[in-house]
Amino acid sequence: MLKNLSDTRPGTVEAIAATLTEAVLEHRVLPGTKLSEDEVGEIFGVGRTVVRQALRTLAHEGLLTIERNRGAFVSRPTVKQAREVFEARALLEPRTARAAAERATPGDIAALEKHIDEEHAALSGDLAGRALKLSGHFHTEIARIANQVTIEAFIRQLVSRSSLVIALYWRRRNALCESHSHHALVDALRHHDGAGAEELMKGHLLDLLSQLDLAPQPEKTLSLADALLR
Amino acid sequence: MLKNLSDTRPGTVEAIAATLTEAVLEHRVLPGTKLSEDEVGEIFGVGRTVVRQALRTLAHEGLLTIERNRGAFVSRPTVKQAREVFEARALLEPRTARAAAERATPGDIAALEKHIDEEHAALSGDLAGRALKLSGHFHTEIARIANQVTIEAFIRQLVSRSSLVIALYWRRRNALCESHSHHALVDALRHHDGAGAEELMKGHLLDLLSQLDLAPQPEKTLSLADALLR
DNA sequence: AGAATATATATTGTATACAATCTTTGCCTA
DNA sequence: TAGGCAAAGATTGTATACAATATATATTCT
Repeated sequence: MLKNLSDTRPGTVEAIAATLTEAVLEHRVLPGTKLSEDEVGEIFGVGRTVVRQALRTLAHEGLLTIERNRGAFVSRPTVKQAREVFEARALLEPRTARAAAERATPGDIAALEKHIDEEHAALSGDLAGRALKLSGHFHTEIARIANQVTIEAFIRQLVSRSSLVIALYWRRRNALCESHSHHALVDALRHHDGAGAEELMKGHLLDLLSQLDLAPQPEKTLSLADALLR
Repeated sequence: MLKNLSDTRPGTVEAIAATLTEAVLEHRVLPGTKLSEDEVGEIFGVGRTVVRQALRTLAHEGLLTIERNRGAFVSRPTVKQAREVFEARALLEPRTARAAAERATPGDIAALEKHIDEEHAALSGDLAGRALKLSGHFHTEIARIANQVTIEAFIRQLVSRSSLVIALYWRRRNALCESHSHHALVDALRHHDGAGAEELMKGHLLDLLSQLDLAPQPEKTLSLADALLR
């Protein structure tokens, strides 16, 4: 169904798309940033043809928005889109966590714990962006454990978009403290507690959502004048 | 988030992708078929550059599989992928139907009934492929009514892949008789019966699944010798 | 004859040239 | 000086030429 992704040699569309994705997920490139074809092509040492394909790939994931004759920009999800992302996650992830709990092997648990450790290390090293990316990877990893490739792809997309949402709507200045929820989830998986995992995931997603500032519509057309005179 | 899809002028990537998608959804092009770039380009009167982008779009939706240096083929979902499609739909669609029931306006109901009529007309006219496409459209329409653009995109993808699954694993020769389920669903929506709609959708999806022949793994590596000596 | 190899053909992968479109800048006019 | 207009510049859209790879055909050797 999906394309053969085994080809990750440098210079390929897939490799460039992956590198760009990582940069967006780690907030090294922020929403609204323009990705010019020439610029990206020069960086990776390839022509515009292959850059174009990579940009379209990211656009399809929702990370970029391509405007005809204007170029590709890192997406700026609206409040509605932000809500939808978490509503979709609420439908997919709790049940997937349950399935994962029923199938998790000791190797799976070890992998998850390694993820948490790396996340913690990144936070200690003040690499909030990297920590955020790893924290997202934790969620797709659960789908992988549940042996659901299709759902995993959807969750990957939603997690990616969540990263954009966090970049735009994160409330506090301090980093997300997700390690506690993630630890509890790993425990539930370890004990094959499907119902518990489902509930924990549900709560975890609500928790995340509650830390976003999605309440008042941030006036899409907030002109400079309005901002100054208010 | 998504790209500006308003540009559907003929000759654009979007228009070509849409036409190809329709052909696959209506089973006019069957799984396994190769879509050569030159061939498609000649048909639409465009160069390979734009065809290539369209093919990659379809590949991302799961409708095509692109093999490096070999070309694009209409995907042939495995039994596992087929199951996953319906498992994902089971997570997304029932709850979405509930939300749709709570929001449905008289206009929405009318639109759904129009869909059902067209589907019935297509069946009468022996256009099973067209009926199948319309029947899929019914499902995405419900997501639209639920006012969930993100989930709608996922469901659209899953419905598309379902069409491939049906092409490969459909059991009977007679057409799918979905109009009854769809009619019942519309009734639930009309009366804002969220719980009912959720249950009906759940049952409808199970019904569909039960009409597929996914039981024995079709031995991916079934050699000719094995087949003859068994 | 049959298998392995070599050649030829066809198809995809990539860069680039040219066209179309948008953006910016400078100029002119009221 | 503000507004509009026009030209210049920059960026994306598309086709095409050439390179790389895969497939099909022909050939040779045992």
